[in-house]
Amino acid sequence: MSWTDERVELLKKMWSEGQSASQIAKELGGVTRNAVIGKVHRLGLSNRSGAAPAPAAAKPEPKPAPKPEVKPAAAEAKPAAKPAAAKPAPKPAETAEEAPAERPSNVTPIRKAIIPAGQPLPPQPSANEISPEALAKVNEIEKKAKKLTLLELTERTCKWPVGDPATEDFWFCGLPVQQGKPYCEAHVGVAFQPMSNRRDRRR
DNA sequence: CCCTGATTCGC
DNA sequence: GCGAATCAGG
Repeated sequence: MSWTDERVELLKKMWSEGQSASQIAKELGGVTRNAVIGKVHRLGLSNRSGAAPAPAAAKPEPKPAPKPEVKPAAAEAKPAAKPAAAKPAPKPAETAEEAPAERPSNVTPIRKAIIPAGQPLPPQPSANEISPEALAKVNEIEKKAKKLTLLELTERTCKWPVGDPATEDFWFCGLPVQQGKPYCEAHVGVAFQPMSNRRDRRR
């Protein structure tokens, strides 16, 4: 495939619309996102200022942030300045990587209204203190949840259970998971709590 | 380990 | 000019 006028135009259009390089490549066909990006640069429109920065409906990575773009023009202002130091420091402390144990699939449906013993319910924030912010987020996204069944879960679907396993009203969130984690962003927010103020832990 | 764009460099 | 490989970031 080559960059015909038509293809270039479509590229320009989609790029200015804020479509990602991979999306454009998919649409064009016969090219990779690398090819698209390369072309974009050669066309000199890497700075998405074609026209309308119309935020596409499904644009996961809005990038409206201004881009100062320091040019190497007057870079000799500070002769003795430190050149690099780009790595301030990673996060002070990675929060505890402890997920609520995944619930086995063999949930035995007892009578409804009876909670199966030994089956930790979906981490209900009842007693625990979770940021109301995160909770609101969860309530919000649970409306959009895919409501998957156990069998529909994949490595990339949020495995957060919703509802009572003993009833029909039970499903898994199913939204795209956050990288690594077993849950979507919202559920990660309530799942990975830095361990509440449990004072001592003798053993 | 899914994605994003940016850059390099042999072709 | 092209784009795979690679880099840097979320």
